[in-house]
Formats: sequence, C-alpha cells, structure tokens
Amino acid sequence: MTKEDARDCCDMRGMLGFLILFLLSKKPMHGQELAGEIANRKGEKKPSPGTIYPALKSLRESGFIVEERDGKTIVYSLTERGENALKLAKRKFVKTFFGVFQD
Amino acid sequence: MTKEDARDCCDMRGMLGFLILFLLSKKPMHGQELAGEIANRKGEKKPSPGTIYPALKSLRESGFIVEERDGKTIVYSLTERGENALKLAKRKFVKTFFGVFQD
DNA sequence: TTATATATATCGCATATCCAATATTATTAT
DNA sequence: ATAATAATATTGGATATGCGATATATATAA
Repeated sequence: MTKEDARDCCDMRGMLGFLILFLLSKKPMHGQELAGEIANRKGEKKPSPGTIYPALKSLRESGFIVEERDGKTIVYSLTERGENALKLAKRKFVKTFFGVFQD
Repeated sequence: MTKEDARDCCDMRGMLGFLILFLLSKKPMHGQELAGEIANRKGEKKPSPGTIYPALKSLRESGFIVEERDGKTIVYSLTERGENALKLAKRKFVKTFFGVFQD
C-alpha cells in the first residue's frame, strides 16, 4: 500500500475554496500563512501561488472575503456573506461526510 | 444568501471516489442504491449513470472494490486493498478538515 | 538609492471531474 | 418468446481545478 493509493480516492480536488473559507473563519491570515496551514493539514507541500491567489480572488469576487493590506502582506478575512456561505457549506459537508470522523 | 452560495465554496467536486469508498465500507451496495445514498447525504438529485459507473469502474481498476452480480444488480464491496486505501484517505481527510465538525 | 527578499498576481495549460445522452445487459411479466 | 422495466456501461464534451512559470509590488537592508 503506497501513499499514492490514498490520493487516488481522496485528493480533495475541489475542496480548496471551502478549506480556505473555513481556515480564515478561524483566524484571518495572509496568503502564505494560509498556504502553510493548508500544507500542514494535508501533509503536502504548500499550494503554489498559481493555486492560492486565484482561489482567494475567486472568493473575494464572490464577496466571501475581504483583503486588508498589512505591511508586506495582505490579510484575508471573512465577510458576513462569507460567514453565511460557510455555515451552509459546513452543514452540507457534515451531512455528506457524517460518520467519516468516527472510529 | 442563496443556495448557490454554498455550492460556490463547497461543491465537493473530487470527493466522489472517497465518498463511495466510505459508503461501501459501511455496507456493500449496488450502484443505484449507492447513488441514492449520495443524493440523500448531499441533498441533491442522484448522480447520473455517467457519474457513478465510471467512478465505480475506476475504483475497481485501482483494486479498491470488487463486483458481485446479485440478480438484477451488482453489489460492490471493498477489497482489503480498498480498506487500506480508505484508512489512509480517512486519516488525511480528518487531519485536513479537523475542526469543521465542531460548533 | 539600489539591491534583495518576500508576498502577491496573472497567464496558459494539462488534467480531472461530472453530466447528458445513448447503448447494453439482465430480470420479470405477459 | 416478447415486451417492459430497471440496472449497468460507455462515450463525448463542457467545465473546473490546480500547477508551473513568470511578472509585479512592497518592504527591508545595504
């Protein structure tokens, strides 16, 4: 059983927006901090700039997050609209994957 | 806040293989039964045949599931290899989404 | 000011994902 | 045997996803 086997059925493609929204709801962060947190959780290398910034841009364009420059970095945090979207998405997520966290 | 907002950040694209593997680990099922279970959990209509059967085929080709004809239907269940892959995938999933199930 | 380092942004692309439509197979009813 | 029903299988294609490469911006150091 190789590491690849796990990825084959769970690469989590498509969950990036949700994961970002969730992480930012716990703590506003700048892009690289966020990328590091994602890398930690997934046990992979940091998602590339071409992954993280377009994802953030998309969330901003949906009105889910706002950006605030803080020195060299930009801190991203949820809007109220983002909080609501996350709440709905979490509900669906929990319902869909109910039981996975057991055992 | 519309229903679309939730999908925008959590359509779970890419998690189908994982979800199928998880569901079959709880109970061997045939394709349509599986599709129904997925529909229930996601609160959507049943994934189309063009979604579910290629996904099952892929899992079979990876050696994660086996098929056994039972009258009109085919019952899918996990192989040992599938069990192991699921265990690894669950570990990663839990680590990645730790905290989402809280509150 | 200039150079360096780091964060952010964008673009093009390979690939994955899922769906609609259609075809096939197997079972059951007539 | 034939028709009707339901499950399974396949194919083509539209779209989404995330990466690598590259460019830009900002701050700090020299």
